[in-house]
Amino acid sequence: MKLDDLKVSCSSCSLSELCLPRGLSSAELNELDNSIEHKYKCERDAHLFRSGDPLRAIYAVRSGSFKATVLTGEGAEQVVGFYLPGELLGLDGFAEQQHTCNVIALESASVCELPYPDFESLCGQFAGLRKQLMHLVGREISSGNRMLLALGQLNAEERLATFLMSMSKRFAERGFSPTEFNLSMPRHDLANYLGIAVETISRLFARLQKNGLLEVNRRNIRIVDAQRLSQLAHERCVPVTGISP
Amino acid sequence: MKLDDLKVSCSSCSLSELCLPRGLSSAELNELDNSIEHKYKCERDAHLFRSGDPLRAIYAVRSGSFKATVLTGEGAEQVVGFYLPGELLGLDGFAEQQHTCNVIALESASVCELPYPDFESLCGQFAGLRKQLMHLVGREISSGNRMLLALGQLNAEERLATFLMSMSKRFAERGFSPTEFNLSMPRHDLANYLGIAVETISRLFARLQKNGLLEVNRRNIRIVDAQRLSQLAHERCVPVTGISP
DNA sequence: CGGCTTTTTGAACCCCATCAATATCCGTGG
DNA sequence: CCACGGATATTGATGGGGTTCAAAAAGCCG
Repeated sequence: MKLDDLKVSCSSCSLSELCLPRGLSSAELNELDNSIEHKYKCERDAHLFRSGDPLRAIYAVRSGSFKATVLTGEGAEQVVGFYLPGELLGLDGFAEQQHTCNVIALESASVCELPYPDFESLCGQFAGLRKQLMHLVGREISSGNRMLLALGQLNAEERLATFLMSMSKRFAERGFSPTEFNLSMPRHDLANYLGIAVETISRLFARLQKNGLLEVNRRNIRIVDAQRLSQLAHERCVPVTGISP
Repeated sequence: MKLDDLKVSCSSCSLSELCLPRGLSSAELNELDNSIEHKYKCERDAHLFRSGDPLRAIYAVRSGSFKATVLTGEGAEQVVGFYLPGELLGLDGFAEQQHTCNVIALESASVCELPYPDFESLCGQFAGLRKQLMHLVGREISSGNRMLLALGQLNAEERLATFLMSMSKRFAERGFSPTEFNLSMPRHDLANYLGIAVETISRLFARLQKNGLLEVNRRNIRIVDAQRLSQLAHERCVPVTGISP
């Protein structure tokens, strides 16, 4: 669904410090604003794009959340990422000018659309935009590598802890509580993403709750003992506390 | 070791169709050549860069091969990729201007070095270079996603088959035989990359050989039955044109 | 309510890791 | 050249973490 009436403005967007506009001059920002003409809204389970679709635009999540999946030849699905407001969708399409994964809304969500030709030309003009693009591209690559590390080196419990700490951090970056949040994905997608069976996820949540690290109520998560959770996740640094100075 | 005497020239490089120079005009190629002043040589087991190092340059593999690894807090190593001639190293560093993985030579190898500031400025000047960079960046992201798919959905045998088919294709792109090649990595690194124990890798090679799919002699691999290997790897059949059911 | 999806809980099994030992390769120097 | 020693690879035996199968419980919503 196209919502032309809902004009988007990067200059006044609360996500600009996470998204493409970060660090842009006001001149650059204006040009970017001129190119982002559309805002798309997706209902739950709707595809933003599919593997094989031509790369027509890149998208920034504005509200809601998405999952990205790839399929085996037999149609088995693998979730390869979750995307929150301010994060970019479609970078995988740079390889062959067509998407290689499916992006699906986990809940009602909306995105800002930046047509690829505009994007390409803006990147030629503005060093600041290039820099921020490279920043976000590097994050995509690095986070993929961290996921490979988790799948290869961590057991099921450690993977779940790592995931929760990472979500906590991402929620905090967006101004939400790092200690209590609602996951937007069903157990099924979470399990698939972490390479664990749904039943195991349930058992792990139960165990972490019994041991006093979490309080879990369906998709609502409250981190009770961030320190121990962080240890489980094999992190070195002190976890977020949720207490503001 | 810096080898200033060995002047590199993209214009005359046999890898140019795989590497950054692909699709560049001769003017662009000249500028690129001017920036790539150094060629580094790495002996086996030498680090090209380490996680945490500042992003000083990006590198293109010229000869030999590399592995990229990330480490857990405890120092456990996860191999996240192997790199062949013509492939780019260092893209992960775009995120925070410093590398997030370790890159280590698997054998005597050499790379072309493109200092990051030069790279940045060339990207501003030349649309062709930007396009090819985006192409290679997209490949990095897509190949990471394919790896997640393999780790999440395939069993040990299928993962190994997938890996071998992928290597076969990459060797073919570089003008080598797709059916017989030498792996440059020890079983240890291969096993780690695929998330499988070394012993299992050995047993799988033995089984694939017994079943007539492969001939294996240590690191030398001969693909005897590419069709069945490809089926094991769950690869989609080549799209058939002009046939409607 | 009633039919659906989502989540939880229980029990048995299996793929693959782990431990242990042997075999083979390769570089080095006598 | 060949013997030696460490790295690399193969092979065998055993066990466990997590999957799979089965079913009930809990939420959601018309």
